[in-house]
Amino acid sequence: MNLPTTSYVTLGLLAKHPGSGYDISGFAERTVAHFWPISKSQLYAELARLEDLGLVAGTAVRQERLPDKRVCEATESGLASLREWLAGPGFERVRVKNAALVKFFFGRFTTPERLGVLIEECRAEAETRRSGLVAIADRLATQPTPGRLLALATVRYGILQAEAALARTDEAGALVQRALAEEAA
Amino acid sequence: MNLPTTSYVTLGLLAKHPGSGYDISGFAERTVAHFWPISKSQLYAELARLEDLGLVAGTAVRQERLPDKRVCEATESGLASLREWLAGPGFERVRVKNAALVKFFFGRFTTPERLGVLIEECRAEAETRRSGLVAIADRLATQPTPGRLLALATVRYGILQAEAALARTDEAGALVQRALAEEAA
DNA sequence: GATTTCATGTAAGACGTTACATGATTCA
DNA sequence: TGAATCATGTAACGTCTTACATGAAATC
Repeated sequence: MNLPTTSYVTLGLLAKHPGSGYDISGFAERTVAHFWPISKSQLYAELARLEDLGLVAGTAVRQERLPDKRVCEATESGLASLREWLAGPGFERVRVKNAALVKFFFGRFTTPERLGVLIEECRAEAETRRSGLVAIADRLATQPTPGRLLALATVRYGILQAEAALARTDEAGALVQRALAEEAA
Repeated sequence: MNLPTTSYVTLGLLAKHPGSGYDISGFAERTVAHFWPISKSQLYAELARLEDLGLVAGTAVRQERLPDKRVCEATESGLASLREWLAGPGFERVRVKNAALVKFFFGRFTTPERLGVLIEECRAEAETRRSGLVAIADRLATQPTPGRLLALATVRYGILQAEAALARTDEAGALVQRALAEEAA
């Protein structure tokens, strides 16, 4: 059985916390979204597929004031698949889409002023990202839940990436100046 | 006119080098693939769409020994769209899919040994990525083509990211040890 | 009292990937 | 001389996003 990574992420989330699609979606947003974003709709699609495959068991739950919901949990078979995938060799290579770098790359088709603004925007974005992750790290540090240190590891990774991006914007600022001087000459 | 970023990448590539889908695809692979990968088929689809919109002009070219091809270039209108997009405010936020971090995050469902191997694999991958980018940077440094310094800026960005990832694997190794000790206790 | 948010989800379509096709050329 | 690569692309399918729907609760 060969499933996309998103399926295993879904199984993993369920292994930590059974719940409705809405629950899991929120949980995903607060945890794995930084390195594996999953939209709400996609999550519902995954849950349906995994249930068809017998890797997830869902039960309809009636509610009074709130819409009825379907609560899901990973089956034994689902947990086995997850473990197998985790133990499997290698991993899909990182996929990145970074529009800011695209704008840089094609920078000579715009003005120096715009590139300057872009650099400022990048810096601000990286700073926001960094401080958000630091806040999460602080929260994690005080909550002794199982697997907390591994979660912390992924957050630390994000922080280092943000800091690299931050350092990079400064370097880029200088480089843009040099580029402009060179093109002018 | 509101196009996906991939369309503007295609326009930008054409603005630098007119050519067949095959040409552009190769060019993309050697340049923007690190921060905005585009598959060959997607490129053909983009070219078709942009031509429908009048942003790209394609002309069929007969060839003797090689398959006939369609050579494309950006129209005036296409260049204007590109410039407008470049000058536009803000930028799409970075999208990342990192399966290795997923495996870390759900690490407590596998064995310490596997996590150790995973860290080693990550380290190797980051090192490969880094040295590949350094090679590109060296090549760029010797070729004084227009826009070279901006291209170099994007490569430097990738190098810093790879180095952050590299530094991170070591930190992660130690953290995994701590996690194991804690779980055992 | 009107607007936003919560708590559930669905539907449609855009985006992106993998596999296939083909004849010439180069490599082993 | 058989296999890989080049140089073109196409077809089919899977992933993912954006927009929509709905009634209750909270907020302003």
